[in-house]
Amino acid sequence: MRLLAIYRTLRRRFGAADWWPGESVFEVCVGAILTQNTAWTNVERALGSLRARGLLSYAALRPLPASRIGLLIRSSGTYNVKARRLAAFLRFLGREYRGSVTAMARERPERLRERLLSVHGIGRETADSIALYAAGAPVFVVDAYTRRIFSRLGLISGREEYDEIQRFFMWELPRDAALYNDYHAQIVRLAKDVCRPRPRCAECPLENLCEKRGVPPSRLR
DNA sequence: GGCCAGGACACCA
DNA sequence: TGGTGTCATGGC
Repeated sequence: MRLLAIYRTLRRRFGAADWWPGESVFEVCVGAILTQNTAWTNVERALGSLRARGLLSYAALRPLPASRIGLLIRSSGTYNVKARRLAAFLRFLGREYRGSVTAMARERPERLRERLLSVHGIGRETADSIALYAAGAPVFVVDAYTRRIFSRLGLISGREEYDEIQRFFMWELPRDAALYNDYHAQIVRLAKDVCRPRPRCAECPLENLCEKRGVPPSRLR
C-alpha cells in the first residue's frame, strides 16, 4: 500500500480532520514552538494560560521579557528554552513582517521555510508546521509519528534525514497543501487513537500491516 | 517512580 | 557527520 492509498484509507476511517488545533494563525505559530517534544495536552494548558491573559497576539506578547513568558508557559515543559525560542520568533516577526503573521503567510513557500529556519529554535519540523498550517504552503510535515508509523509499514527505515523523508512524501504525493495538511492530521490521529497509549491493532484501518510485517510489539507504541 | 511526549541546539570527537 | 546531553512539565 503506497502513500496515497494509505491516506485514502485513513480519511475513510477518520473523516476530514480540519487541522491545526488553533484559533488564529498566530496561535498556530506559538503552538508549533510549544509542542516541540511535548504532549499536546501540555501545550493546550500553556496556550490557555496565554489566552486567559489576552496574550495570544504579537502586540501583546512581543513586549514581554522571555523570563515572564517562561512563567506563563511552564506547563509545556522546557519552558525557559521555549520562552527564548518564542522571543526569537517574535523578534523575527517584528523585524521581517512588522509583526504581521498575515504578511508572513504571503511569503513564497521556499523563501518562508528558509527564513524560518534562520530563527533560533525553529528547526525543520517547526518551520514546516508553521509554513503549512499557518501560511498554507504546500510542504509536508515530518514528525515523530510519521517516522514511527511509516517505518513500521516498511516504507522508510526511520533513520533517514528529515529532508529525505519529506522528499519521499512530496515526490509521491500531488503538490497540494490541503492534502498535506489533512494527511499529517490523519497520521496524528492514527498515532494517538490507535497506536497509543496501548496499541489497538485490531482497530487499525491499515489492516494491521505493521504487525503482519513482523514489527515487534515493543515498537508498536 | 519511571517512561514518554507532534524538537532543537550545543558540544564533542 | 554522527553521537550524546540538556531542557522540564504532566499523563499514565
